[in-house]
Amino acid sequence: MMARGRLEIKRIENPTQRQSTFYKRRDGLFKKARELAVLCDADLLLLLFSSSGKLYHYHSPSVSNVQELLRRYEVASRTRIPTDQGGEKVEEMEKMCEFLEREIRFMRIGEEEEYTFPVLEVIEQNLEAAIKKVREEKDRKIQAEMESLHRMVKDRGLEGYELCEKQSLAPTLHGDSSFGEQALFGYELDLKLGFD
Amino acid sequence: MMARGRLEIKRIENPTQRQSTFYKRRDGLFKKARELAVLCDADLLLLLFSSSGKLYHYHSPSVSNVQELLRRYEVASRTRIPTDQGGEKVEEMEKMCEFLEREIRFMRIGEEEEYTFPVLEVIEQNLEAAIKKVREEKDRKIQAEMESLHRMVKDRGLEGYELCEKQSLAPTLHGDSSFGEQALFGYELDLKLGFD
DNA sequence: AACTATTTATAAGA
DNA sequence: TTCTTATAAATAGTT
Repeated sequence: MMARGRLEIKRIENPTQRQSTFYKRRDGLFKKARELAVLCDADLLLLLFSSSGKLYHYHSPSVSNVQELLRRYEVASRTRIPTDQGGEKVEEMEKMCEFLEREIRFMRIGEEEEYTFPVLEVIEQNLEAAIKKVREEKDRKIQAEMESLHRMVKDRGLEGYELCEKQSLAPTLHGDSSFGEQALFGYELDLKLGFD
Repeated sequence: MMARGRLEIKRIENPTQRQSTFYKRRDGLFKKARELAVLCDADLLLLLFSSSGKLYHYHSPSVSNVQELLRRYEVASRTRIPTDQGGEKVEEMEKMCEFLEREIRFMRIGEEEEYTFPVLEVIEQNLEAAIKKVREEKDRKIQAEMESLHRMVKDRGLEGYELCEKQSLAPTLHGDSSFGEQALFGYELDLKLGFD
């Protein structure tokens, strides 16, 4: 692709030469990218980090913001990667993720973007669903630890603890509600469980 | 950059020609991108959507996954764009966003990625903070509408409604709690407010 | 940063 | 699409 002698495509070891080549080819690449986007009405994003870590980037003018293009990428690449789940479930997930992304933008830019009341309500609902999922996962972890704890207790012949296990402890662990009468057990759980 | 006649850099209107040019230049761009990455030890990501919406992408082999590079991009681009906020607040926000991103991944892939108990707790806390923010925004909207409603009432000389306004209605609107004695007013509010 | 001898990319045609 | 080829562009080595 060059002149005055062909260049092998392998890392250039001489730093001066590497830097020089980087600038020239970077400019060439960005020019080509821009031309492709314009000529063929394509959307593109180009992120380039030099070996020293400096960022150079370009995205086609038709792309109003990078986030939008990244979302498209995520959706497109996800559909290419065979996602074990059934079609409907994936679609549902995708919708949820879109709302969560909006929510993130909301948090990041504060009140810069206006949301209408119904939209706020949907965001709230989705966040509540997300919290529910996180809490279920917490419960699952607690239950798993309870079971291993139970096995340990059983192995040592201390059957008396069995009663405690029958009550679902997990729900009282969320938020700021006090543990009440299970406080002692909760404390012991804290000590014994190896949440790594 | 061409042959057999110079080409103006503007959208090619002939679809056949545009498609042909797209293929040729796409291949050229990807080749250049690969060469730059190898020669100059650079990391890059190239996302390309054809006008028909098909995705083509490339990232340098040194990039183990795209997510990692996107995070680097977000950090780099955010630090370049002057974020009005003070340093500490931005850092706090960034941490929050990182957790929210993890949360999103959690929802997307289900239980594919394991979270430890403390991480789940932090995620939960951040989601709670997010919900709080959304609810505050809802309240703000409600208050604003209340005020304009109040002005309307005053203009028509119906001062009797003033008492209702003094109670903060907003908190009872969240979640699934019933409106209780304010149900009627809540209903009227619903009818009159133009949440667009 | 510039120059220029060459290699590469590619527009148009088959 | 795919190939061919005349020509425009990119750029390695050099100053």
